[in-house]
Amino acid sequence: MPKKVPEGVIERLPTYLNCLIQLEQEGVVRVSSKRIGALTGVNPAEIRRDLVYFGTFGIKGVGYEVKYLIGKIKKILGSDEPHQIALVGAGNLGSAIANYAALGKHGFQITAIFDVDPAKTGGKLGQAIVYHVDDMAEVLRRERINMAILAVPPRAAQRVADQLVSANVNVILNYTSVMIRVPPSVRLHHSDPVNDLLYTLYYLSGRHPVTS
Amino acid sequence: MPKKVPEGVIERLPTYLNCLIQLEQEGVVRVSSKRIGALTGVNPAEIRRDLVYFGTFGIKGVGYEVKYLIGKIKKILGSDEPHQIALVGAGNLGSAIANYAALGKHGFQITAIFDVDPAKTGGKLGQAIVYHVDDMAEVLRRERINMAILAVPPRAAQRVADQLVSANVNVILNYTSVMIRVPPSVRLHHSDPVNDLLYTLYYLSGRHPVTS
DNA sequence: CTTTGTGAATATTTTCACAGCT
DNA sequence: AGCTGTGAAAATATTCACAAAG
Repeated sequence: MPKKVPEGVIERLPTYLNCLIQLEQEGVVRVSSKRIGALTGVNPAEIRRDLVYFGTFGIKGVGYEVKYLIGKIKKILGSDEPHQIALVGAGNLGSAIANYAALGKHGFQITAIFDVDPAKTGGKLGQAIVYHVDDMAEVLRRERINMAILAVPPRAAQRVADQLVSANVNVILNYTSVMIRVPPSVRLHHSDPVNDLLYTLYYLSGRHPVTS
Repeated sequence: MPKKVPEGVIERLPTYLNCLIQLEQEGVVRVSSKRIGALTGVNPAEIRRDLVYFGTFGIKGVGYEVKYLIGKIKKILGSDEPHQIALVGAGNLGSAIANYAALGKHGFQITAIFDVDPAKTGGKLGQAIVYHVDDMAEVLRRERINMAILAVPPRAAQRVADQLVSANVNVILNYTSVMIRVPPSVRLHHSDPVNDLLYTLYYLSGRHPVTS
């Protein structure tokens, strides 16, 4: 049996993948953990240890074949095969996501888009048809989609999430500003620029523990 | 001598803050670590330990005053006072960010927006004037802005980042799909839906161990 | 020489479990 | 009763340091 893989490892794999893809585009054929470390800010020993959870992909004294390692990491993550995603919300944020080329490069295809505004439905946005939200359950089932990106106004977030869950969606990326509740069986990721800003803010000025 | 605050703690504080603000809006006055834990998925003991790095904010046997704790966390993070931010890129993503109300609620104000497209410059987007990128250095200096959100096409990302750095911006939120390089003195946060998707993907299919 | 893969050591983080306060 | 704050334990994560391989 393989040892248990720490969650931190899985969090870092997409970073390595990104880095490797960029190196590949620059024509780099082989790379050392030292170089990946310099580019990603991760300790080289940690990179090697992370990779070894899944197999021995390197050559001692030489390094890693970039293309080969990309393939391996994609396989580990599951992005070696295509995945269909629904996008809910065709506003500015939704439009940005629908036209986001990097998704396609990793095998993610936005197959259906949903919005409440009748003016937006019927047409296409990026590659996908924009449906009315009322048809969501039916379309999701028909297209066998189980991943969704939520880009609706805050007030609608929880309601839409509930609808997604009851349509058997089990991965939700929440791009709204509000926290939503889903059953434990559903993987939920909340992404918010505010959180990122607040986090970095702390490290800006040497503010230290408060007393009063 | 203040104990060193783990980075994970700082990462979780915005989550608590979000949760508390939502509770406040629902009219909740007092809350226990248990309840925050249920809402955020964080172990209650960990929440208490996190908070105690900065002071004792709770009442034994009772819990935490929601408003009071919100104030304390804001102070810890530095979001008790306003911060000015520049936004580079006035496309769909930029527009979504410019109109993102949650930023304002946390004291972040987008003060200047930049774009290359002359058709977009001159007017306003949200509250802020849209300038041409050529005027970036001058405007940033004049407005004393040192934080920026990058929402430009991938090809322009590194170039714009370099310009931001030389204009003394020391916090950059990278919302492009490419990794950019900045000097170590600059805090850089890369946010990418693809990474979030890849990460969750791993835990989806039965071929991988599941963390509960 | 260079660089991987890894046992061992170190450091950090999370969780338990309970004293003490309300 | 219910809950915080915390010492101690347990669990994880990171780094060192070096044998083995090209």
